[in-house]
Amino acid sequence: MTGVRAQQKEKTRRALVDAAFNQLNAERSFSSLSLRKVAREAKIAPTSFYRHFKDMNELGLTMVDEGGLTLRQMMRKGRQRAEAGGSVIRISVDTFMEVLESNPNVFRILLHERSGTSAPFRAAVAREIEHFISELTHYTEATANRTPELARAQAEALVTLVFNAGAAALDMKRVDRKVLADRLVIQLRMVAKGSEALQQKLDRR
Amino acid sequence: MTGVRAQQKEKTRRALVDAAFNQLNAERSFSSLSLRKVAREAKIAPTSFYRHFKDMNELGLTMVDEGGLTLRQMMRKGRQRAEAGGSVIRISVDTFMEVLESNPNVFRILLHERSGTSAPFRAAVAREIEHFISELTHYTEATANRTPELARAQAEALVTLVFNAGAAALDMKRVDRKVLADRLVIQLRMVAKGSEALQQKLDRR
DNA sequence: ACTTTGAGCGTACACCTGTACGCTAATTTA
DNA sequence: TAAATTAGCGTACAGGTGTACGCTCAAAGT
Repeated sequence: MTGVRAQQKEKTRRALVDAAFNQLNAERSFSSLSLRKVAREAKIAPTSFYRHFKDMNELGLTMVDEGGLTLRQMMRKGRQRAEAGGSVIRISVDTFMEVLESNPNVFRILLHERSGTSAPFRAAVAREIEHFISELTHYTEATANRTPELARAQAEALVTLVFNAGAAALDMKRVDRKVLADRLVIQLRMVAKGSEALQQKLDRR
Repeated sequence: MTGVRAQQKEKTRRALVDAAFNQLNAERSFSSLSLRKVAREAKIAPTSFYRHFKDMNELGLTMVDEGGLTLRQMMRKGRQRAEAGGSVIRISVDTFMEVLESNPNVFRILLHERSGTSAPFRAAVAREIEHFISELTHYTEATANRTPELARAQAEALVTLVFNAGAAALDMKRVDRKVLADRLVIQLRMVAKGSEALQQKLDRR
């Protein structure tokens, strides 16, 4: 009972989402796409678009959701690798850069719409990134027993630095990306070390 | 020999730039402006626009330049205040937030186009922010004798955190902005402390 | 077998965009 | 004073946009 019809519909819907992702690059953000262009790339008539999405916004939010999925998969991958031992920071950065490289357009929409002009988009991206932050906050509270407040500030700083580096890395050559990654590792260590120092200062009194 | 004519022309040019700035807000970025909308707001015919700018891009780059000016004024203000003594980090953050609050649209274009779709825009914004970073790098090298490499990484981290917080602060109420500023101060201290720790580790061997 | 549903299409429309072209009228230059 | 320059305007056009409307025809439901 798959439904030949439902199956075909899903296929077209995917074609639309893929078409939209494929049109993203350094010079073309989501907001520069048009319903007609997306429909053209997906090889359907412009008006057929409405059979799948209410408007372009709905398509965009779907894409952000898929971005969230990628993010969560990335977290899982990082966690697994970290279990094997080694520098958590290094492993995390390497994993991030790998996933970024193989899903550039997913990150393009996340990184761009994070500070975009549509409030719903910003909210959606913020929601996805919040997973990251809260997971990291918990991890830090547990393994390095920080004040909740300090753990949160630390986690936010780490995530800010990582995503900012990600945005910069998106349109770099591999060599430059490596330099960037190394510098990012140093910056993350700064935050970790500094947070530790602040915590100790709190504990001492 | 002011030139009645040149004077009037400059006035109209300003009207165009101001019109563009005034149309920016949380929901409207520079790229969502059109030549016609700007001309309308400035009360000139669309085609007269070309008497002042080759196209919208040229207008935009002018706006970014003005943003750079604001940034440099801010630096001067911060330096002056810091001379009077007190926490450099706190003073810097407060100054930043003040200037942000009184020039929201200047920051809007800087913060948005920093990760926008136009390469020339990104380059222009990067150039302006680079002033910031290099000034900070020098300052840190001098007052806290860091490795040039470490000083640079530290300065970049600080600037990243500040501008990221700025973007978030833009559309917040005053109360929330205060919370954000306090957290930012903590994060900056983390970086400063952590950088110091890393430097000491280097010196010890 | 007969009816209902719905994905996809084609046509059509109103609206907005950038910009080419030629004119006017006031300032500047000679 | 006469000639040249030019900021600003109005008209006009081609091209892109979202979307309303009604049709088809194959699949699903009865």
